[in-house]
Amino acid sequence: MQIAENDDFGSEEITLFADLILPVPVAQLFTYRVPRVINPFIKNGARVVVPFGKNRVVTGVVAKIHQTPPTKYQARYIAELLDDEPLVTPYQIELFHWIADYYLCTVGEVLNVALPSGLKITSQSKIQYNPDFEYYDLLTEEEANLLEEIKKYQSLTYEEVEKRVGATNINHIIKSLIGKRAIILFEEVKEKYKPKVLKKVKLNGRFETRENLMELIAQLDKFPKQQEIIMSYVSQVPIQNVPYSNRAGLEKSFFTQNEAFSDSALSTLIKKGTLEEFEVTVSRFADVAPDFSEGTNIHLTTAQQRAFDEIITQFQSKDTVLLHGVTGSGKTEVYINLAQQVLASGSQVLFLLPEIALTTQIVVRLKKVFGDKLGIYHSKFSDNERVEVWKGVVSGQFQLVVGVRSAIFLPFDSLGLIIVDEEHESSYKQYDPAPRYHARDVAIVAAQRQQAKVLLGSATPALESYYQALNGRYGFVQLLERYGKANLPEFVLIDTKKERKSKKMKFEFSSVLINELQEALNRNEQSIVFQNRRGYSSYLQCEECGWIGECENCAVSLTYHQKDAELRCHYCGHKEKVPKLCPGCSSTKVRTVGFGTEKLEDQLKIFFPTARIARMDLDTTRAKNAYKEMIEDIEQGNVDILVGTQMISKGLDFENVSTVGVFDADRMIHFPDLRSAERAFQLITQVSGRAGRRADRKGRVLIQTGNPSQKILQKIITNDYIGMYEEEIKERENFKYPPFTRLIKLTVKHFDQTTALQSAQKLTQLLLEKMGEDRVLGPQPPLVERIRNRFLFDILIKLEREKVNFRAAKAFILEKVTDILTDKTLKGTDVTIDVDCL
DNA sequence: TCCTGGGTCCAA
DNA sequence: TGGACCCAGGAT
Repeated sequence: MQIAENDDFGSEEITLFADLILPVPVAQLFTYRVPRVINPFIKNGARVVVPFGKNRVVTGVVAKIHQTPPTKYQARYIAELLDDEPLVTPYQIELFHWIADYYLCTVGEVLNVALPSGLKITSQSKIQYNPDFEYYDLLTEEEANLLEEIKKYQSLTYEEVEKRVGATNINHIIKSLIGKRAIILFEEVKEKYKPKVLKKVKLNGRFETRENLMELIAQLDKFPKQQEIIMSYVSQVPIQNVPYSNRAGLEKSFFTQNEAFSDSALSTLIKKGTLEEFEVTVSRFADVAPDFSEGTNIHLTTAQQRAFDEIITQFQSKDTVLLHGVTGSGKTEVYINLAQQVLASGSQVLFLLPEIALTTQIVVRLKKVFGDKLGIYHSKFSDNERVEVWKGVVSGQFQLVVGVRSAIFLPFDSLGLIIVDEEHESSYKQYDPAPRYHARDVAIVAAQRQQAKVLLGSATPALESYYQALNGRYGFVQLLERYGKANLPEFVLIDTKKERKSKKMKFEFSSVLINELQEALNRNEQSIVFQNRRGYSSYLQCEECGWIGECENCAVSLTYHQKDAELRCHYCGHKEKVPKLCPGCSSTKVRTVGFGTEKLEDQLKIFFPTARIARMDLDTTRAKNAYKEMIEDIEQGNVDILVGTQMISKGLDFENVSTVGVFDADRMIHFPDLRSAERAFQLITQVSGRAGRRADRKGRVLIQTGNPSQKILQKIITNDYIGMYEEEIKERENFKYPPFTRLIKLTVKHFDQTTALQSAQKLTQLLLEKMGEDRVLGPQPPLVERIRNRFLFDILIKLEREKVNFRAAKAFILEKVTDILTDKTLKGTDVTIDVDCL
């Protein structure tokens, strides 16, 4: 830290205070006094270390610096400043506050999801020997013994102390040692981020001249192993022709990982100084090199160009534009051109995608165009990788970031454009830990604050977005022509009831579908089979007594996974072995009911024994690169039939896929949820979009259903988005659902069912007093009424957009929820608040 | 009498 | 959230 002389801050005299965000779930900032020596250096967004409570030390982020001393208490001093440059930008602090405020959570919680854990401000207590301690006479024998143990280690947690010493009940000794200042309690605050370093070796500079090098080699005649190493170094590094190349050296692993070289000879050379060892910091993303061979200017078709121009025009009067483009219309090219234009103007671009692993193909294309400027932010990335993207955005290395919903929290300072692709996707909404935010909505707010524009793109927009586009709040651009004149696929509805009657069904497959798959195989084309349920079958049931395998923690049936002969709960992850006999009546007639991807895969292997069949779902893609490898396999034509869950519905682009089979459409349509029809439309349209992406042949989509005359299916097969929209929006209006209202869902949880219900009822009562029966619905048990042993009750609050003051209503709700949480007769009750829960 | 577990409160 | 502090009840 350099001390500025003559800075005009006038720092020496002023007393500053800092309001800090601390990692505690308390909805307030904490004011600390800034020591004068760091006055010139402290900045909003920097991390600091502060004492908190009696014996604790925590890290926090500076949210505000001011000169107003607190009146009700004495501010304590900040202990240490961790960052010279702010880690969090002022823009981010504002955005975090907005999110906390809007979604009813604490800023600390927002910070928790926003920061990669390598930068996070955690607080895990550790104890450490106090090196300044000298009053040994004050210690009891017990204390002295324990202190000796603790001295041996750098630092220990409470549990570690117990383990090392092999005794329990030592907390009181630790406590008294702390009291006597023999040991100190501290929170781990050091940065966990480790840059990736590469160990390299280079030849001592002396040998860069030809004569010296020859002489060295001659000298090593007596040490053939060492000579061999030098010779291969010279052959790898063209030191004689390009002397400069020696500076870059050669990776040490080149020698250590090749058995032909002797490790001891290498270390001797290093010890003698003939070779010098050094380390370089490398980016974890260095392996994907930019490829300009295709040129950066992607040529747009006439239709794409028109959409592009319209978007630019609309941006002049609107901050948000919705691009409605059918599947395969080439929205990506439009995005890329827009991004290039924004980047050229010097602004940053954020490109949001749902679950990025699912769209590696897009990432590869972006990487080709944008090269090193592109940062990738993804949930499967390690923490260090995320910290690198974070720092890359701060340093300006990444002008463009493609990422999942949490990428919205990155420290941009001059955003020009946010693209939200597949904006209708539900994975943009975070459900479980707070903040329960929607990345698309946060993107719109974030853009406003940076004077940036937002482009929402989808083949099947969310009803809310389409509504805003029609009523003029958003700009609206359509791209209704497939890229390269490819046709939209042809749809066939297969009546499974009829087929079953005439005994044409083979297991879950209709004869029509089997024939089409066979024909596709004959033509050497690829097929996709879609079933939005993983595992082997839905559940196990006993034919004799009706027993069904259920989770012991949640109110759901267990899914049968044949591969591991296991029953698994898809809610809490509970696993158990498949029982040999029915646990209810010891009968052997336990059968599987329903079907998932695993079962379809098995059946396909029976129908088409020679076909190459692959399955893509959560179970087969857990490993970091499994997804990527599978995609490459399909691209190279090593797969004939791909079975998968919704994972295969998004953004994949395989030219050779001609046939798509859709199973269980009825379950999607009749799922008891307000959005089921909209979701079914979106999902089936998205999957069908995988078919027939070539101009020279038409794809076929076969949908198996028990009732082909359902309205929504007709809309799907005629690709009638607008028809679907009109139907659904009418319902929304009738029943007062978004976009005509805003919904807030309160979930009341308790281990005891009666108390859960009591709490929920009491909360409902409190809310009804002011809000009225039209606005408060419930309490009712949700679809899955018990999760991880806790009973749930939902209360749904509907607020009209015009009539209700949203802020005031939320404040009221928060107040009543707090009443319940602090009610002593309802101990153990937990309530979560989900704003805009749909 | 000491120890432990549970509950409550509070942090600047 | 974590920890300090207090109280009650069990082990010693």
